[in-house]
Amino acid sequence: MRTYLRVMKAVADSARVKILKMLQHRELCVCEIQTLLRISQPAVSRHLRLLEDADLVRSQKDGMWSNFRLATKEECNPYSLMILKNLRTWLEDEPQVRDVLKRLRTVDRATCGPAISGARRARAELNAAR
Amino acid sequence: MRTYLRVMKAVADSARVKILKMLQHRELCVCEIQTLLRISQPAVSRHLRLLEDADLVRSQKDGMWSNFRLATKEECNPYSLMILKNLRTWLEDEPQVRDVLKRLRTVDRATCGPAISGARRARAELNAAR
DNA sequence: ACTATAGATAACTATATTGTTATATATTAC
DNA sequence: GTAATATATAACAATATAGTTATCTATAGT
Repeated sequence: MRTYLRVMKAVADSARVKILKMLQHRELCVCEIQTLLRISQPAVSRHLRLLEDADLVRSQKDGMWSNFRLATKEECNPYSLMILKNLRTWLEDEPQVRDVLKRLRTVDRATCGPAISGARRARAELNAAR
Repeated sequence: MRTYLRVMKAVADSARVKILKMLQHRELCVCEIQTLLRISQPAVSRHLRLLEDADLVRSQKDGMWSNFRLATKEECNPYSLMILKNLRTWLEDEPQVRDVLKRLRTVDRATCGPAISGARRARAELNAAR
């Protein structure tokens, strides 16, 4: 029951479904997902942890980045397996999903946080000037 | 998305899964479910409303009673259809489910609320005495 | 060593969910 | 009509969830 509920709760959230739909197209790092969902980075991290705890996604560290991908058949539990299988066709016409998938093509980790980077750079320069 | 989330949220709760598992065996009225889950009658009513809103169950009034049953294929949406199909095999070995199903055989609407009935009767008699 | 960046975690706030009790509605039996 | 019963709804309390900001860790580049 615990596993079952973990999976169902994990997929009963629009942000997390969007993440799963995005991962159907390619691996993503946290900052890319953040850019696409327009929510804070800690929020993304928590969503990803819940998805990973439910055996819906897996992550791998690659230097500075954590890359997330859908779990393979072997990595799934019965519940996550069924969900991932069905989500391949479900919600394809959902506007919110389409929007995110469209923007997915324009995002990559190199261009993730230019606004934030700029602000931090400015702050750092200010600090350096004192 | 709204329909999808409604279904997933509906099945992401242990009380509601138990209700669905019970309904695999037979139709039930609210008071029978209340007896089996050992929660308050209003709580049962709300769970049932959420399940019905998600096209997982249907109800029919029969005099004083509301009988609930699983939705038919025709009454389902794509998400509830898949869930009901899978729940036929899922969680069969879950202790909590087994316990409820075992007690299901001993419950019927005639023997639902004897304790409550007694209390109400007593109160009514008191009121009458004044 | 210093700075910038990616990500995780902690602390907190806002909202949603689930349960309760009290009450209203509806049907049945007298 | 009155009483009893089944269910639904309203109002509220407790808990869970999802978001935020602040902070910590780790890696990469200089």
